[in-house]
Amino acid sequence: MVEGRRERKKQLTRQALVDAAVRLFTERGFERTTVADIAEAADVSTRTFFLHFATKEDVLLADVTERVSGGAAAVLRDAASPAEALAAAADVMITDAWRGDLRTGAAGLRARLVVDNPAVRARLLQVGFAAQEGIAAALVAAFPDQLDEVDAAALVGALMGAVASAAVAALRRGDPPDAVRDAMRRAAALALAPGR
Amino acid sequence: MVEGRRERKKQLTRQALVDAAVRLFTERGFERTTVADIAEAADVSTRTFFLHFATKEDVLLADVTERVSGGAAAVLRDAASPAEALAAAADVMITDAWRGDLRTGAAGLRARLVVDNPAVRARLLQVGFAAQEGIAAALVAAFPDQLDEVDAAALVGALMGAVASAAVAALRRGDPPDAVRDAMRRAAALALAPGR
DNA sequence: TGCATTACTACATTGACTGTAGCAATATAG
DNA sequence: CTATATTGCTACAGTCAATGTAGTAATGCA
Repeated sequence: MVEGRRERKKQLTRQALVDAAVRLFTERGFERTTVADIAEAADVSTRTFFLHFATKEDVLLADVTERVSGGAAAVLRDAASPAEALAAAADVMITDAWRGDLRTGAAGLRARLVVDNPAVRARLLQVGFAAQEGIAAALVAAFPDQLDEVDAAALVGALMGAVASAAVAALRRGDPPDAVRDAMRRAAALALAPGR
Repeated sequence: MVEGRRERKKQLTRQALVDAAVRLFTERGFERTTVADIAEAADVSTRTFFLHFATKEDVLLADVTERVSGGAAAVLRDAASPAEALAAAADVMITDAWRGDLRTGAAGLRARLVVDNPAVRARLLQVGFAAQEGIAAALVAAFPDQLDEVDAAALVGALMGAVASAAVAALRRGDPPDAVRDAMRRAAALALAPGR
């Protein structure tokens, strides 16, 4: 919190928007809540919403992006091999996936919406893919003599694809959070060193 | 072509929309072309566009979906093991990915847009994920005693994620079609039985 | 010939998102 | 402390994708 008053107020507005969105999405559902509703509930103009979030979906997903790509990139820096780097990155991502927003209840809401709202799922896939590209680039930078861009993309894509699909499948089945996390870990292991 | 006149005219309208879309997207770009423009060029009402395609992006992607999921599901029926089934499915998908629409030039346009238009890429990810879920379900149905839903999802997700990521990476690098297809095949092999 | 279906149309509406110009609080330099 | 630059926010107007509805006319079918 070394920032000035201006930045502090900005974060306050942002948080008010997230809180309002989580509350309204929970009460009425995602589709039946308009961005204007959220802005109104947060007592800011509709335009302000889009100064903080690029899309309606991002109010739920923005922090995920930051943590996932940030954490994964950090891990890549001190790994001995591509395989080790990816395993570590997977671990960080899976562990982080649930942290944060437990306070606001955003994590559960997000999980629910990703499973049964196409727009939210689509946006998550989109930001997930972007994160993949970043991780793949970092991987190439870290091991330039062992991987080219396409191989790195394939490796990261396999890992993320397996984890994401397993997570959605487990959630769709109604697994509790712990079981979902286990499923994600198993999927990561399977993608990195398949048993069959 | 056993269909009646009504169905034939319908397909004519659909094709006119696709042709107009491909032409306009090529001339002006995706964003600078409105659905109204496409409908106007195809000489139908704007509403008619959405009776044929759910979204603006789908005018480019609709047939991909049909062929990919249809072809893959067919392969799953007569395979001896999950691994074999997935390998065959990957082969069908990769081979099919380029067929069709060579006439209209839609394939090249699509590849270009998937790489550098976020909306098109997002929509392709979305329909790809839906196709994955269908394939995973078929896999579980075919080998119910060897896989549960989550394992199947992880396997299919790893395969599709690797192939998709490698394809985009190769396209982004500027690889010619043949090289892209090779990259996809290599990614599939790597996802199914990684060398490292 | 009558009836049902359906592809298409015109029209109205919603809602996400963008561009622009201005205001007022905050930061910064002299 | 004052002048100036920055910037978070607002109001307002506009674009455009997407949906709902009711009607028409061609087609399919009895």
